[in-house]
Amino acid sequence: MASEQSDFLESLPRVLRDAAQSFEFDKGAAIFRQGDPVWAMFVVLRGQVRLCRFGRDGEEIVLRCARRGDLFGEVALDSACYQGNAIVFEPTHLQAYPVQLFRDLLDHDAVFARQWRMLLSWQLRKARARIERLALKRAAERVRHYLLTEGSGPAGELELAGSLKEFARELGLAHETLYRTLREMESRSEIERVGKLLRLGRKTQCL
Amino acid sequence: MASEQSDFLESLPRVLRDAAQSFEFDKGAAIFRQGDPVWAMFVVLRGQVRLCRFGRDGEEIVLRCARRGDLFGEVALDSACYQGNAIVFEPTHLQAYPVQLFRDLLDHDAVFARQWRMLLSWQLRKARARIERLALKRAAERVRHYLLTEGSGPAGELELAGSLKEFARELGLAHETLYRTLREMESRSEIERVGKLLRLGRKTQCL
DNA sequence: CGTCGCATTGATATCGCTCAAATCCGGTGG
DNA sequence: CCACCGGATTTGAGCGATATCAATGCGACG
Repeated sequence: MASEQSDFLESLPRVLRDAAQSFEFDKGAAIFRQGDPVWAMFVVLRGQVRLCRFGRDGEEIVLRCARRGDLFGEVALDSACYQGNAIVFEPTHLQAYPVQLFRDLLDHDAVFARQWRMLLSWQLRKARARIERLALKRAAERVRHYLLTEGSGPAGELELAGSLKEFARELGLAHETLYRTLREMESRSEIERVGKLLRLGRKTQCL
Repeated sequence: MASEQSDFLESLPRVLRDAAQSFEFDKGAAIFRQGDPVWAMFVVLRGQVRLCRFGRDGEEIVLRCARRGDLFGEVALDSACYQGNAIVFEPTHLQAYPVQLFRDLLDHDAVFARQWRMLLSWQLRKARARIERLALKRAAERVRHYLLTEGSGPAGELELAGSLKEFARELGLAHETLYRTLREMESRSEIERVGKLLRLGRKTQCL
């Protein structure tokens, strides 16, 4: 997916690769739940996993959506228990890396430790960008912000990874609102849409 | 402030403490701006610094508010440039730690590196909790979530650090809305207010 | 072919934002 | 000591953007 993350995963030490266990999960399965003891970090090879919490009324609050190439469970590295739920959203193949091995490596392998650090910084930046986005009040502003921060190139080009419904959740909007907003933005030439490709129009302004 | 952070700051290696420079800033000063080359990490000794970005219309989007005991600039450790603006909100005394020294230490001091890692994880968890909060639609839900995640004890007790106006910004609400919401929650016995102290009422439910 | 989930559109309700104004409070200077 | 000022706090009124509910079409898949 993103460069920092794939760089990290491609250069995993051999000892970690060798210790990885492979798993298959069906839709709806819980890889871990809030409060479960931490035993592994995971990398998605195929499928989709939602890191989420559940509100009082049982509504799902998606904190993150891990797809092919994504690592998850990383915030729990130095914790005893997982802080959220990992729910399989479509049939998923993933690899589990024992957490103890991770901890040992981090204490003894300086290069690996450095890469891990950069990964965390990168995720922190992404999380803060999302906070910044959710603080915007208008739906169109959120879309524009997303394209500018997550899109590639000066025109903020972006190939949507999933459905518009998922995109709406990422933006903190009702999916109906996103449909309407995209339509209006397109009619105002603020964006262009070609299938799953989104791009900013001529008005590519700062921030 | 929070335990993980103060733990970290109290156990800073001597070589870092010795290299720290002290600064005083007046309200409105920019400690660094988006795009400035990274030269230091900062710790607030007194005052308040807002980590923010500016929207198209010049409106301030507060990403974080650093007060006494808080570290900031940390996400830029492995970057060439700062990612946002650090604006002094009230007269501030702070200490600057040269970034190169930080980087050297992280590569050679395993204990320090471990503490740094835990600090980043902790901040990542906090950032994601805030995302979760901003994804809630109702103002009262955001307040409740804040008390449950940031407050202490099972009753979610919380001493507000700043003004209600600042609290409103943290929650992504207009301050008027927050005033009204708090009043209604109090009248419904969902919370109790004693000056700057907030506490959940009897209905202390999960999440 | 039937079902399921996504995409889309319409109608309506609602919550939070905006604008406006009054009060309070702490600090500051005369 | 008092007048004044800026900022926080509060409350009111009205509006508007988004959520919600509802219905339909469409494509994938078994």
